[in-house]
Amino acid sequence: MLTRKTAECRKAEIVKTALRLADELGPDRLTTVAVAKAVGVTQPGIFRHFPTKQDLWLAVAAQIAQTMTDAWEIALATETIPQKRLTALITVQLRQIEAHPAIPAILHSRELHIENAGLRAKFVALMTQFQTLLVEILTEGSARGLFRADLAPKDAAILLISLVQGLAIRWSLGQRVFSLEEEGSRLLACQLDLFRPQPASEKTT
Amino acid sequence: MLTRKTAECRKAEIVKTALRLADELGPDRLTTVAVAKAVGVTQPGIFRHFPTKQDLWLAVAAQIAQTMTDAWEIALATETIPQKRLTALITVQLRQIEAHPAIPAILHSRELHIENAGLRAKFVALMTQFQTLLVEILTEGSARGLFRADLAPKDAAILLISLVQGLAIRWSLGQRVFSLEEEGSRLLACQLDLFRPQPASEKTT
DNA sequence: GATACTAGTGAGTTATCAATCACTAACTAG
DNA sequence: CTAGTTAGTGATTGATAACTCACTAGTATC
Repeated sequence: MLTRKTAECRKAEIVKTALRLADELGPDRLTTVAVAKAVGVTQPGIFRHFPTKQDLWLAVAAQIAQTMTDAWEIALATETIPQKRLTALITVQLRQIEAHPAIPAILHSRELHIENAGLRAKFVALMTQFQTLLVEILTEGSARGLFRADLAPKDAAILLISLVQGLAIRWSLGQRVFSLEEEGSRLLACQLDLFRPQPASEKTT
Repeated sequence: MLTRKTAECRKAEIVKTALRLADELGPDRLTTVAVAKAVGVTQPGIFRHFPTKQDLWLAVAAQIAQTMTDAWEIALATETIPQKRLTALITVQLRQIEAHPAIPAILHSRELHIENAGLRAKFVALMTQFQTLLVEILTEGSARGLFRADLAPKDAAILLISLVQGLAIRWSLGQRVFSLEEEGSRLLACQLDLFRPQPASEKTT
């Protein structure tokens, strides 16, 4: 019973399945056999659409990047107040990780670190882009006096990104017993609270 | 030319080498062949000392746990002021990661997540232990009025741990171009500064 | 309804993995 | 000096990895 699909459709299906299986099997143990079986195609069928496994990984990264940047754009278009923009962006990331839990593991995979320089480059670019967005918002917030004057936007951005990544580790190590988005929102509120300007009665030298 | 060593000595050598190679090759691509070659023994020689590869991993985890808890103890014995104790503990972690960069990757490995429940348990226990230490110090500091009253020690501890883990990702993704300890200390100072009580001129409702 | 195109297959290759086993040779206690 | 113990080896095994290639069968067009 042969169900033949267009290359484009099948490609997307393979990428989606690979991303799912990367979580279930671990990025470095993801095999073409596993992907093929899950998709419902023979193993060589994968290689019709992706010349090598590395190319499949690049396609996975491209898909992640697309989904994320789209979600960022929507978040930024929706919110205008700096604090809310930050919250919206971080929430997007938490949801992305919850939907595709393989992402943090991919960041630590050998595939990315040793075998596939292109994959690493894509994720570095993505993270840099995200950090830039945060810094911009924080800078604007600082200018408006919404954050403590002594808070360097760049450092604050790193603290926020770390919050997401640190939480993701706790989440996966603890076998995902809590809601990433809920716990993340709570901690984010906590951190943003620390960013708020002090009541300012006296200026410190 | 046969260099025969005592089992104890060889075991330690294998564990040490495995931890180093786990970084170079990635935890999930660490092979017994690679370990054996690096140690200078034949591949089956590994299995004389560790019945399975999983047992080797457990020994690696035990070694990490031992090194860490020892370093924590020294740090706590050295410092008495809460802020300094926190700094000392975090610095220990940064140094550990710098010395054994495989650690963050192991936390995301399939070996830990799927194949070796014992390994996971060991790391969960280790992280819990560290978190408890931080919470204790933060609680004491709060009681002494060294930290903002509205700062929950448990949340603060998570923020600090996240700082380390988030930084570790940036460090390895960026191919380790900056000093983890330096950058970490800077950010930690930044975060601890946010923890400081506000000048307190007026109480917020 | 013949032709060109291409998604997908089946059988295979080469390489590498963890683990086993019969065996050897270095150390150690009597 | 001898006998028991044990660290380490060489050869091998069964599983599984990515990838190739000659081929088949759907699909769309003229």
